[in-house]
Amino acid sequence: MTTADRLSDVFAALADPIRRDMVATLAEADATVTELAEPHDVTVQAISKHLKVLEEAGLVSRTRDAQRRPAHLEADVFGLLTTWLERHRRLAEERYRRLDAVLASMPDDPSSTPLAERATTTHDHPDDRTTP
Amino acid sequence: MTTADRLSDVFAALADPIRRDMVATLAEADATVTELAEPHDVTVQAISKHLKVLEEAGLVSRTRDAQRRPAHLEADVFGLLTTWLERHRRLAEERYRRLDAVLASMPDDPSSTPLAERATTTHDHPDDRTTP
DNA sequence: CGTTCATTCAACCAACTGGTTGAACACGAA
DNA sequence: TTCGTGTTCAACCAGTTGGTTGAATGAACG
Repeated sequence: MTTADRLSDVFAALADPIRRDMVATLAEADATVTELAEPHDVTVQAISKHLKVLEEAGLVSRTRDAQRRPAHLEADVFGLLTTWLERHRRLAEERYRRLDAVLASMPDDPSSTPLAERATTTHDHPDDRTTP
Repeated sequence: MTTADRLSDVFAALADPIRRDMVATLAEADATVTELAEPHDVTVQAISKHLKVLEEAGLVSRTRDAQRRPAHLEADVFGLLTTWLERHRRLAEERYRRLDAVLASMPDDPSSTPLAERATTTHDHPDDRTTP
């Protein structure tokens, strides 16, 4: 699976409030399906499905303890998110700095569009790679 | 709208590879719908819809320039994500440290379950608040 | 004016999601 | 073996999503 696909799965998994709540709970301690279900007024089966989504996104792993199957938060995946986030936050910041510079070095030239200036520039930006 | 809802919208918006790509492009420069559509082989209407999703998630704002409506990346929202991410990464780390401590101060006591130890502890954790 | 370009609206469709109920499976205990 | 508990599988349903085509709107330009 490509990094883009994994990112999609992780973001999608965290787009649901119940699932985010489950992650929050698991950040404090491993927990079973029934334990995770208790605070939410949906059936245990629904929680089981949610857990499967988290599992397939790589956010959670399962162990076995007799008939119980405790879930464990796989915190590594947060790194993936942080990387993506950092990259784009950084880009946006650089963009601001660049724009400020342009504005500063431009007294009043009417031939330059104020916003959306040269949008067709050098953006050959494939995105979603495992950091080049 | 509550913080949880906003988080859901942002995560959902970023769960789509095309939309992530659009964000990547916008991180470098503002761009119009047609410009954003060019690299992807879907119709301009589809991109317009994607842009609306990003807009409603607060990730993008629109300006007007004659018949064009350039999109601008609203980088502030990244802060919301970073906050959530940091909080849970931090929790997970603390959990590891705590667990290590427990394991260290426990020579070999058979009455303690190895993993999933006391899952029914103090987790009154409402989650998704605007940082208390 | 009519044309052309950029964008959006509207209706439609297939696929996916989040939920349900009911049945099945997997263990440990009696 | 039977019973109870925890978990999952299967089928189903309503609502959402991501895409399409076709028509409508908005603004510059001849």
